[in-house]
Amino acid sequence: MTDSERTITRVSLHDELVGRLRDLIVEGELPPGGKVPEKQLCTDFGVSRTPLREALKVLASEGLLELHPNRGATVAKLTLEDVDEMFPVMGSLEALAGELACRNLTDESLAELRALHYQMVLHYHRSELAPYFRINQEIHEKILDIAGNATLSSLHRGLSGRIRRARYVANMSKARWAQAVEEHERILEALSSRDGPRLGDILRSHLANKAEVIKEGLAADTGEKRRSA
Amino acid sequence: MTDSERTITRVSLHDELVGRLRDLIVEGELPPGGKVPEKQLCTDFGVSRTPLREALKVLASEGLLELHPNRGATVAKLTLEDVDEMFPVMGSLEALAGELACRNLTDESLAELRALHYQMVLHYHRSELAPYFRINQEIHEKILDIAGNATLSSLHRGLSGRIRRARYVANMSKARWAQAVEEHERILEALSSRDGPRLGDILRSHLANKAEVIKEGLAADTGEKRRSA
DNA sequence: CTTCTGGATTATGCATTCATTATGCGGATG
DNA sequence: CATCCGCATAATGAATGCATAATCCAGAAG
Repeated sequence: MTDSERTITRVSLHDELVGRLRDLIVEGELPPGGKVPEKQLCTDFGVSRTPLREALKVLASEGLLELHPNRGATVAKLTLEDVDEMFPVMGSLEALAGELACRNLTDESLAELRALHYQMVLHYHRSELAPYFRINQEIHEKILDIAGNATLSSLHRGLSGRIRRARYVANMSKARWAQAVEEHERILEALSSRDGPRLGDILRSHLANKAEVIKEGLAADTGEKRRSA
Repeated sequence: MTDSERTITRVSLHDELVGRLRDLIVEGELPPGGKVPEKQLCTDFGVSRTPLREALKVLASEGLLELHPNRGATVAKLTLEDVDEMFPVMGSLEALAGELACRNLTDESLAELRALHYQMVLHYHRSELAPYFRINQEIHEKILDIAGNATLSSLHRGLSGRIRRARYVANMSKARWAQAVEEHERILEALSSRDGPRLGDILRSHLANKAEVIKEGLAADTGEKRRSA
């Protein structure tokens, strides 16, 4: 009885908890700025406090939580300053990813990206925001994947995770949305022509525009009371 | 982010352990690829296993350790593939830092950088490798600092920490050293003229050359036995 | 003599327990 | 009546104990 099909607990309890808690934070189940109820989560997950606290430490090192000594952990809330800081970095990372992706872009991968792109455009024309976001995320992740740089993907994933929950509140305007789709058209063009530097530039400005959308959403969300589910 | 005045060792024990262990790993006290003796470290630091294991989880999430389920933790060793992955990312991050730094570069900061630079050149002419490395590191960190982007600094610090221990084994050749100093001359030029894009390009290629040095050092270190004491 | 197998030892992973600290409430005092 | 101090309670941080799994060594068999 080896570990072949025993994937219930992926690797370890604490590692599973990290993923579960990250989902809770990203999905907004744990409101930003709110305290993290250690005991409550223990009973919810049916685990002891030790693996949970280990998970909290990891999430804190990722920047999703803030640990206050002897005062528990709180969900790190995304400020406008954070977005201003993170998106230039995201832009640089994605620009690098774009350049790398263009180098080892196969026809198959390009076809997959094209399929994703037009599916996303379809969701745009149908004004289906959630599916649009999902495909959008998939496209960016796929570019990271094609880039084939695990370190790059890891850093990007970390930043993206911190931003993703803010993206849920981002009701972008029609104009912004159209602009984003247009930029994705150019992204696909650059990919098709394997123009790495150009793709990098497009991604960088694309991310900068995304930052504006997020910031507008955050500004609109200021003072808003969060409805928990 | 909110570590403005909270950076003092407030969160004792566990956070202290993270720092201590990080130093042990970076300084090579814990050999790359070697197992992490949990009990030994507990007695060394005079703490229990719980905070130490929490620290191990954090360091693992930072990429300095690898946790094997039920098989303990090992120090992540830097492979050539890792260096190939990390340095393009470092290059992008530093390039961004350079651009940002040029925007808000004061005359004072420039003067400080210039002082550091010439002090480093002095160490170069005296063939003092260790001080040269230290000042070198300081210059790059100062550019990050001037950039004023905490997220960027944090990511860079994480990657730099993983590489730093490999830099100790990097006996670069005279030619490489001269090239590095020459590149730093151009870095100072770009800073003086506040040419952000140019500084970014220089830093990117500078990092690429650094990668070659590290890789040469790693290749020379392959199969080397750790010197006892 | 070498190899395989089985047991023992040790380390790791999680739960329970203990101690310390922060916070809230109540009473006393100005 | 308001404010401040002290106590109690609850929560967090650390330690120890227990169970499980892996590794190492020894003995036996080929």
